[in-house]
Amino acid sequence: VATLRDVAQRAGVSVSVVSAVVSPNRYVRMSQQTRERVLKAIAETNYVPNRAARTLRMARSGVLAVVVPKIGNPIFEDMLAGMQDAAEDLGNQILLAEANRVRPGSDLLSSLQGDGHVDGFLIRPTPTMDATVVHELVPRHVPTVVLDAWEHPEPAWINVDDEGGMRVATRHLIELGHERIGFLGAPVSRRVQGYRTAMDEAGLPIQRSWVITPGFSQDDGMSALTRALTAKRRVTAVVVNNVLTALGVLAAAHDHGVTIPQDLSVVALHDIVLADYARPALTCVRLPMYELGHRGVHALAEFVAGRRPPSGTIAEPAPQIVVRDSAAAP
Amino acid sequence: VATLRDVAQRAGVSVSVVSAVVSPNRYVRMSQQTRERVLKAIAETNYVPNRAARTLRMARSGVLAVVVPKIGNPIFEDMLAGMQDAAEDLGNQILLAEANRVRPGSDLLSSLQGDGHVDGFLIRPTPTMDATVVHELVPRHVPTVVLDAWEHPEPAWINVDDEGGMRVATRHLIELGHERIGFLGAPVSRRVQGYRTAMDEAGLPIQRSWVITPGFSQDDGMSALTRALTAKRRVTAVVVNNVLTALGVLAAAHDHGVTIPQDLSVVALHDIVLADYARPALTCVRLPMYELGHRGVHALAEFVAGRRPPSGTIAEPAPQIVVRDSAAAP
DNA sequence: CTGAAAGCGCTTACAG
DNA sequence: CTGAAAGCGCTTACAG
Repeated sequence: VATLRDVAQRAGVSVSVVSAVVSPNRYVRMSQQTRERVLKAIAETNYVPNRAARTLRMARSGVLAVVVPKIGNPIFEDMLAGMQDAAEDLGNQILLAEANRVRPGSDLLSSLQGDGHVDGFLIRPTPTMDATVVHELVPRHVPTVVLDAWEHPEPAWINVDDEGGMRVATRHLIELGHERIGFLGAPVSRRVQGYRTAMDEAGLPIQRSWVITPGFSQDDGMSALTRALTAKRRVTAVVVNNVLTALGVLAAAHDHGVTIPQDLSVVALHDIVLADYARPALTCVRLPMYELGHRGVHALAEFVAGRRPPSGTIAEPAPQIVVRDSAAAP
Repeated sequence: VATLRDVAQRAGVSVSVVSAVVSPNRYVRMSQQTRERVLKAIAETNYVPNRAARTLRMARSGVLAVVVPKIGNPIFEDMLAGMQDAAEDLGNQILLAEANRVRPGSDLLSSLQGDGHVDGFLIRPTPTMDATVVHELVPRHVPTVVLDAWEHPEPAWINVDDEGGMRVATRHLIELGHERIGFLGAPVSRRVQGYRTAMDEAGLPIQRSWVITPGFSQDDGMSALTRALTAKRRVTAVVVNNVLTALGVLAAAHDHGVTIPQDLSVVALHDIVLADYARPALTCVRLPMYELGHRGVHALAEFVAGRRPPSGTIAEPAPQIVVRDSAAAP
């Protein structure tokens, strides 16, 4: 493979000139003629800068580690797309890892951050992970941005407005005429809060038994539904924390002879393609996940560059209801 | 950060000794005492080898690029897990990329393979991609292994037995008593062949109109179903190329008042969690996708090491029917 | 404006 | 068994 030296020789210039030509963020004055000669030599030799050498010299790799709970989770699809697009714009690359492979003390974690292979971490935590991995990273001054986390005494964080999302979901049901509305899903406090706020605003009381909190998986949706339907004051609608749980709810409803939306209206948080293929198709609240990923990468890049990125919740676009068939008037 | 030199000084030995201790695949004789001193110094200094330096020196990065059509596609979930596990065993790392971001001439592709950032490529092609990207890689002698490809004049390939899978799917329906069985989905030749073989073996004729080939997405499943049900000699069952298409079929059936499995039995290729949450739950054929990913990484590692990995179709475990509720006796 | 040289942190013959 | 030294391919002061 061709090296800088080869190109320089061929172009009849010194390596510094070639380096200046191929380094994106370096402005060096040189004659137009010289630059063209170099460009020509680069094309002829098929030269590509050796990244390892550059990384070694500059102590920066251009690789950003992204840690998510589960790579295949459709909820992250848009977020990952936003990250990829942003990384591409910035000339960075994304190294994708699953949280369960990034345990404290794991090879991946220590090797990644210890050896300069990645410049920083973009972490979408899981409940089991933020307390461990994130807190291991922070004191070591590894640039880290936490996404959509439940708590954030962290260096930098960017959130999606899931409180607002739940509020929108609940309000949609209220506008449809529902009064006994339940909350189904993991009790992420911001999300429960959004539900409560919407109920309060409408002057609707909440029964204790209406807040049903199984977990995040689809299995949980199944068993949770039974409880919702046998509560003292039976709910006529539920907002579901997570669209995957909602898929489980649909299956459970089918198995128990509960017809949606006639017997029970359902609105889920997060909009994914699959919601459209469920029957009934799921009414969802769309959160700006693409923007979350996009802004996350930009924030991390700021951090890596030595600046202090602003933390915050994404206001634009606001959570938006996507009306399909799983919610109707009571 | 501590360097090899720091550790050597602290342990009172030369850098070569420390290097020998931290290099996994190098056996050097040294006194037990020396080794322990080095280990102690490593622990005290929190030393981690600098990967960029090692990569530069050894001209090998330990990073394997994996290219898939869509990262979020649940069909690849097991495959990616197999890759991660294998990579972890081998001390390699996976750089995951989507096919549509690895266009010919793209930064990603050329930079990845030109600059030694990755040691090789593991590609699960899409119909639009194998003809371009793969053929760009091969002549450049970049170690490349192609997974589950439809055609493979490639350097090394590993397939899953999808022909056998479709045969198993079709046979299941035949054993249930079906005689008019259709094929629904993209006309991947090996898969159509599996269907034909099973029908032939049972002495069942195939009508031309029974082989319905829309495409890979769920949308296509929708429109395809209509055709299947209005064919001259109406089918009583279909094998579906792809479980995602089958999800579309389920939705379409629901919308058209077709009851599954009473009016139409469905068996899909590939088993994913979602199949269990559909209603009716989808009967599927499970293919060894985990093994595909696992063997793929091992083959690529062989290639990188200068050996010639054997190509072939994975025989163990064989495609296996996972019986759920979408297929019944006619 | 251009060139010669140091040095990033490793691995690996090679000499002792 | 252990140490001194070259060199992987870059970037970047520094001198001309």
